[in-house]
Amino acid sequence: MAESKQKPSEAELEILQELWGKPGLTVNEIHSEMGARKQVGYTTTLKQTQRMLEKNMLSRKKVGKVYIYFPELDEQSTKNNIFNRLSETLFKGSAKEMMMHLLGNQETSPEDLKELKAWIENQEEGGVK
Amino acid sequence: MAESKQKPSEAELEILQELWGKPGLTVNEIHSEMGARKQVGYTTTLKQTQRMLEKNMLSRKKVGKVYIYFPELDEQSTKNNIFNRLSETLFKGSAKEMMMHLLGNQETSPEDLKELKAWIENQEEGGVK
DNA sequence: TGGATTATACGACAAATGTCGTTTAATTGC
DNA sequence: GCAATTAAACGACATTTGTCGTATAATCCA
Repeated sequence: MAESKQKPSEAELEILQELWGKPGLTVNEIHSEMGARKQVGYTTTLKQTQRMLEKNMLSRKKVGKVYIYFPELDEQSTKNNIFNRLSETLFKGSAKEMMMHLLGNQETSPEDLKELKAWIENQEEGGVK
Repeated sequence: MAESKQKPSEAELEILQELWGKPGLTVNEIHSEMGARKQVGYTTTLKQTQRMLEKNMLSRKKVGKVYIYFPELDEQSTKNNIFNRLSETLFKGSAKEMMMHLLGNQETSPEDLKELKAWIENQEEGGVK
């Protein structure tokens, strides 16, 4: 699993997203699954997976007559990289400030806040160190 | 202030970041301020501001012999857009999940967690909604 | 007053991105 | 066997990005 400095583009992330959720999909499946949200031609998705293969963001295995794909980028670190870069660019590197922004955002409902608080509390007690 | 669907690129965000912090900088100042983190030629920064001007991401005013620039994209909504898109792409649209990821991230120190919890609590009581 | 300095304006480029259409190779049901 | 369907491979393009170098215009100063 490559942990490189690779910076997947938006379209690439969508594909990775599918594969992280269900490793071993065919291009067709990836395309369909995304179809709901993303609406592009099949060859477009195919081309993307092809490029990602070259960049080693994906790997594939031939099963019967088709190829099934696997993500070669680690989900956690990839996401972390993205947020780190973002916090760097938009919040002078302060993860906390970024968080505050997120929390103040309308997308976070009161229920979510409650759950998050619970999560933090849980984290604190269980938090060994 | 345009609130459009514009999606500033990374380099553009860096410039916006400077101008959100201090509206009315000259290209030279923007360039110097960024210089610390970003290391590119002056004309590169100049070109970026020029393009951003065309895209109406910035506006400028002539003061004496030089131009000073102002951000034309709202800071809050621009950041929100970015996160919304990200949560959409990487967390099936769940802001909460995105948050959890962030919180579980090594970038968030125990102190930050404590502060965040306090912030949430404060939010809850005052949260008239 | 003419050269040095400064702020801009322009135009170029290579690489990366997002999208497809067209071909070719297999596979499969009649 | 052969036409229809499915998967893959390629090659093209228009844009967008990130980076500069060069050319101009406006100032300043020795």
